Amino acid sequence: MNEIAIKRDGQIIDLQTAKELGFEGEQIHLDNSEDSLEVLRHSTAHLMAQAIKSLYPDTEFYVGPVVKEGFYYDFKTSAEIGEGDLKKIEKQMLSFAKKKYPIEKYTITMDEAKEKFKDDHLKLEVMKRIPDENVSIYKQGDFEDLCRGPHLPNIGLIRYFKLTKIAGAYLGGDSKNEMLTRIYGIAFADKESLKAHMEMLAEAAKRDHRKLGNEMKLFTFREEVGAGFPIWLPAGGRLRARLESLLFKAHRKRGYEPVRGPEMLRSDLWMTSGHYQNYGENMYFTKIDELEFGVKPMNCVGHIKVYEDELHSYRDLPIKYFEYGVVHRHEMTGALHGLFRVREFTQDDAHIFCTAGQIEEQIIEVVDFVDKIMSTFEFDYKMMISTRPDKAVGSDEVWEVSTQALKNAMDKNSLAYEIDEGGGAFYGPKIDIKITDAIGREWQCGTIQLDFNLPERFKLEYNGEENDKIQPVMIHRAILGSFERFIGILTEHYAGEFPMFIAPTQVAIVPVASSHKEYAKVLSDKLIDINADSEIYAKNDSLNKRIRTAEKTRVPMIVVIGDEEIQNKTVAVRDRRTREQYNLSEDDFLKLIQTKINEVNF
RNA sequence: GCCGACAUAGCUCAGUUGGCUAGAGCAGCUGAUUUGUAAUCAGCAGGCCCGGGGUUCAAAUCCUCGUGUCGGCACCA
Repeated sequence: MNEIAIKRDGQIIDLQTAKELGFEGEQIHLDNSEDSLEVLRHSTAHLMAQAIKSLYPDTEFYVGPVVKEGFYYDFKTSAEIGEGDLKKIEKQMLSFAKKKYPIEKYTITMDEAKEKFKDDHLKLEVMKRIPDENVSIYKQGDFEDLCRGPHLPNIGLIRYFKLTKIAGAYLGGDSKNEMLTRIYGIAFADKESLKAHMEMLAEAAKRDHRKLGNEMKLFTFREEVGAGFPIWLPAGGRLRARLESLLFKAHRKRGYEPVRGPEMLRSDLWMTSGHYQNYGENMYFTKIDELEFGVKPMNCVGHIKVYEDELHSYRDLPIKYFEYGVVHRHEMTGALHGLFRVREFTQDDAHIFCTAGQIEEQIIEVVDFVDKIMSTFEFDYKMMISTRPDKAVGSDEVWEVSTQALKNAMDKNSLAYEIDEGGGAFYGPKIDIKITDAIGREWQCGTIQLDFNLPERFKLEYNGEENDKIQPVMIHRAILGSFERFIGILTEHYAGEFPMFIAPTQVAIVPVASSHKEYAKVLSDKLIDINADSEIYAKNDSLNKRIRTAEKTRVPMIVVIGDEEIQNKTVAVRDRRTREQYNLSEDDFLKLIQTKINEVNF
């Protein structure tokens, strides 16, 4: 095994640096451990830079870090580089790697470095951000790069890598700056791991909800309709309706009342709420007889108007309103992505109006609700508390108090969370729920937001025990986040093979011959009675063909019926995954379906 | 919004350096076949080649402006 670096006090130190400083420590070998890949991928980024520099000599380089999905390097060159050039760069990298240049390190002063890279305005930009007096230079062959390391001892160790994508990226991640070219890549210690990684990417592509949504006829988009406006097709409509009705029951059980606010409200209301000032650029406005209206980007103002419809006593709190609220937001064109980012979507939105003393229990109740739903779908998840953003309403004290209240609720119940500084909504801090899907990807869906600001801005109140007027606290929350995004995630999570309780169609009925169609219809009606959707495959095709067609729709259960079944009042069940078949009496079959549908309750 | 790529039948894709009537598979329709667990056979029909403008004797192909999509960046359920 090749030693490539050492670990000392939790820091990875490359051999060049260890030798220079006389350090010793635990050896890191070239394998697929986190530490080893960190070094390997960093050096692969440098090798890529070396190859790019040799192919495009006027290239200037910014930074080339290791990231979760591999590594990248940002650079700028006069040549136009496209996807087709990645192969060429890979080839050049391999030819350099074959030369087995050692990677050498030396240290120079910042002034010397500035002189050395005086023609590279991007490297100068990098140096502006380094406070140190001395900087290190890594050299391989005749390529030199300013870098803090750590690196492999020799580029010959780099063999199993792949450049995956090319894209634009703003210098320093700031959209006010110029745009650079970024190439992403991945590297592993052995061939098999690289292959496995590429297969994982292919698997993810197979699960893409845009592809499956099209194949399974769940939803579509049309150029003439407009970007970001999804069209729900019948199969998607059925899936969505199942989700909606399960969730409706779950809300009622927990004391939520269904309400509905208007799709657009007068602009002066949005000024009162602060949306006009803080969220206006994401809103759509229109005029009705000279009065300006804003199409709602959120449902809170509507629910506030519901709250204001009557006087409330402390005895009534908490009051919980929920709505499958359709919202419109002006997302930037480049942000649109299938069902994950759209311009019109439906939130499973609710607002809880409660006393300050009820905050904690209400938050815990919502967290439990979230847990119930996420575990039903077999999602792991984690929670993240987001604090005050730059653009915000309300005083620092209010923000401090509400942020602390969220933390307290979590801490007291020993719930783990991470902090996202500045990630809150403009009216309050929030707990975001990040779920991890079947192949390990993270998604942001649900959110719990604590709000002292809107109750203040709308002068909301309830009568306290002393008949005094007290301002309630508002909790905004969504569990799925939006039906659009959540269904997109579910589609990828299950690779289109939805479990019975949520599938667009529960059963495919395949009559052997046309004489069995009548019984198929009888069975289908019985299924509707137990709230199961079925589809009869009675087209003029061979039995094999119809079974194949049914299989391809990913329906969870296929039943075949012929003379035998009709005579015995049974069905021949076919499990689409295992291709196994077994017979059930009609009654048992219906009970089975009913159980599978009803076993899920949020 | 920014950088780059792309847009041909309902879907997946061919279409040569600009040149004859733009092709295939699947899906659809018609007919034959009536099938016992992953593609029966034959025939038919499907296209303003994303939209506008231009170059050219000639444009699906080249240029240009839109629209939409994809990969990222930035922004967010």
